[in-house]
Amino acid sequence: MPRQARSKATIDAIFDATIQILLSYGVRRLTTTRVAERAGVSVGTLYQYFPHKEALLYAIIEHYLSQVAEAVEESCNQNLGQPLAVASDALVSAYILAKSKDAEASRALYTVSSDVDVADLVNATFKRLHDAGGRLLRSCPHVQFENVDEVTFTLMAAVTGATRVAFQNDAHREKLDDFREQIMTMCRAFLQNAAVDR
Amino acid sequence: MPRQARSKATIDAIFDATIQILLSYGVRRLTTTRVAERAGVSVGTLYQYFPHKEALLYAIIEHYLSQVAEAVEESCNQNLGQPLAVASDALVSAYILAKSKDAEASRALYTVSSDVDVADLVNATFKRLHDAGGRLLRSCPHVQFENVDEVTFTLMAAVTGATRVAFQNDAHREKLDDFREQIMTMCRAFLQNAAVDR
Amino acid sequence: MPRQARSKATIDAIFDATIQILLSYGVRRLTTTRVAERAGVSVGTLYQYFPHKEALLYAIIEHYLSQVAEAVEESCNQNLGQPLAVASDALVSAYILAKSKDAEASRALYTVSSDVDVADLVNATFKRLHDAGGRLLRSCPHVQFENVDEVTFTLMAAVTGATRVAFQNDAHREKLDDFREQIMTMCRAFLQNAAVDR
Amino acid sequence: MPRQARSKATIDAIFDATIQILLSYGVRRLTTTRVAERAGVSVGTLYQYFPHKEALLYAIIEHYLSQVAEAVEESCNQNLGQPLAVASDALVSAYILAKSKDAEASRALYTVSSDVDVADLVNATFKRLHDAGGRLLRSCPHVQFENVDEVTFTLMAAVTGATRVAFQNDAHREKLDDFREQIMTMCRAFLQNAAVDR
DNA sequence: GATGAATGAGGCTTCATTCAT
DNA sequence: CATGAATGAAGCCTCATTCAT
Repeated sequence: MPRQARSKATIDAIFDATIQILLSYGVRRLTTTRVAERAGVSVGTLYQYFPHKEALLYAIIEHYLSQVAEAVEESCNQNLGQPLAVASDALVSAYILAKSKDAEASRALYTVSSDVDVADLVNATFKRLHDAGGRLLRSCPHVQFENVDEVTFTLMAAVTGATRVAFQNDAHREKLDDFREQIMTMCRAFLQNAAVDR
Repeated sequence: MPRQARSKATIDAIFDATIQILLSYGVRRLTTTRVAERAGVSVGTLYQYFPHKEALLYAIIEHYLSQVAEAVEESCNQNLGQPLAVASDALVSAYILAKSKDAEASRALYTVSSDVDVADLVNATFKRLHDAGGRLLRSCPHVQFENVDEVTFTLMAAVTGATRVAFQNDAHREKLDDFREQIMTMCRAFLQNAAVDR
Repeated sequence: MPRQARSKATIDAIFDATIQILLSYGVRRLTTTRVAERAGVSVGTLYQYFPHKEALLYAIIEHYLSQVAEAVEESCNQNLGQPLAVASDALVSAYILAKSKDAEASRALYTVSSDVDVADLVNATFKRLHDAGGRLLRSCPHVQFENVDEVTFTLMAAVTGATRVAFQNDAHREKLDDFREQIMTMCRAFLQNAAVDR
Repeated sequence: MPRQARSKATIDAIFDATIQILLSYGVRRLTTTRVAERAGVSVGTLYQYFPHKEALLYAIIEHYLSQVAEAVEESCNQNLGQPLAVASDALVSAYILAKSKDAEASRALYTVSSDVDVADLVNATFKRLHDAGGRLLRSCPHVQFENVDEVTFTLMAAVTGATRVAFQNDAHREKLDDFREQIMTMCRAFLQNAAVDR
């Protein structure tokens, strides 16, 4: 097994272990020793890959956030020039799909996000989504928005925020499909309402 | 200074200190000693009011959340029977206003709200909002919704979630008024779209 | 109620409370606050009677130990000149009776005796018993002992030590009467064996 | 130094430190930090071997008590079938010898033994002694006892209780040899008196 | 490189004691 | 005198991090 691949495998194992422990023990009990143990490596090894605990947490959040950002960006790019309704649906859909792909991880990471100092990372990722969404909206034919930035911000805030609520709400964890439909409706309605013909 | 008042003052000081420390140090550095110190009391005193750190966090979150929930409930009750658009605006407005009243505290408490220990409280409060919102929607004349619960959930998730994003987003903290307008628009659009005449 | 009597009543209440708490919570949870509360007085009042917690514990142990010592001394004095067997029985009987009088307190105090610095008190009390016993043995007609001190020491050590074991042994707490008979037999046999005619 | 041996050495050091602190500071001042310090390890290390303070105390008491119990059991087994006097002497002798082997430790541990947390252990050990003694007495030729259990209990209570008193009594610590002789005499006398021919 | 025992700073909590009311 | 809220030293324990093997 080549070095690179082994590294990757170890890091994946560590990430997985982290998520699992987060889910079953909670942030408070997330210790480096426990993570290492669950990942099947020694603490020493863990520290070879991540200089601090915080670095591990940062890395794992970055990993998941960037996956989501990429998915959304890609979807946005592929739907440039589409009619507003289509674009809107694509955007919302891509986001929720990306989050749902590893729903457990998403749930788990929401609980850490306030513990580590990832505000910057979150803000940066949000900006990526915001930018991608803005480009998409601007590309829609026949329509334009009075102040795209505000609209885009609100759109993305609603999608990401509502999704968080849905994931963290015990009662709704099962109804994600319904939720997606609703949010799509909401965004479509919002955008159509905010748009003016051009 | 009569006993009751002194108690109240002490608890307020502790709450304030907690918020401040949350804002300047973060959850990870929120220690009972630090809170007591900042509040100008001894740790012992803190522990006379709250049996453990968790109880303090619970109490403070409960305090702020219930204020918000009350404000929203009241607004909902006062707008029962109003046209959909009015009702929607009242609901959204009440929520964001309540949150903005003590914006710093809101920002601070978002960082604690993902804590396992208060998850139930957060869920319970969300339920209060959900119920109040549901009653309001059901009371609107001339309209009805195919599945009110889904609609209400999505509405509240979007409002609360988006507000969280707005509060936590460094870039947007100043533009809360614009944000409120936008969210109001969004919710109105969503509800009108989801409603069917009756 | 005259001052003296009120004092006495308070101190009694405090002693009782201490014993009860010892019995139901254990030494570790014996706090001055709890004692005061159970005794129906404030901590401040408790501290008016006893300068430290240790003073309280010392006083209560002293109280019970001296009761026992007095009872034994009195019994010894009243049996001076009696035949060995009678004297022996009287001694043993007096000790166990005194301990049994407030069996709960005895049990409770055994658990504190190593916590407070009462070694001197215990030694001193043991000396009182030892002396009283020695005088009694020396007074017995027709017999004498080669080295009375050794004999007396062993006698008293056996009686007091065995009684402690009996009180602390969960299984035997009910059978104290049988135990007393047995110990009486043992002591009689020992003394008769150790005695030489004169 | 192989791992096992180092572990053993560490545990021994911790045990020794505990005994020493017990002797020089008393139970009340026995803190985990102090033990670790005296043992030349860090608190963390102490907690790697013992999950809490209670576990340490339990372990150390268990260690010493089981040594004593084993010694007594062995002596009892080796003297099965011996005449009463021989059996009695062997039993008493074995117990006191075992206690004397590490007299300091014995003295120290008496101060812990009334702790609630180890009460069960003490009772259980007493039962081992009781059982071994009972078997021994039953095996003696030509004699039997009306109720062996009562006799055995009293015998063991007297031996263990009196030994405790002797160890804890400042004045007698030097005269253990005399004490042993006396206790042997006492037990022999008791048993011969309690026995009936068969 | 990998390991995991050892470290010790620092967090939470208790409780003896004081002192203003 | 009595009260009991306030104090803060000190105890227990955890866990991120290091480093000898």
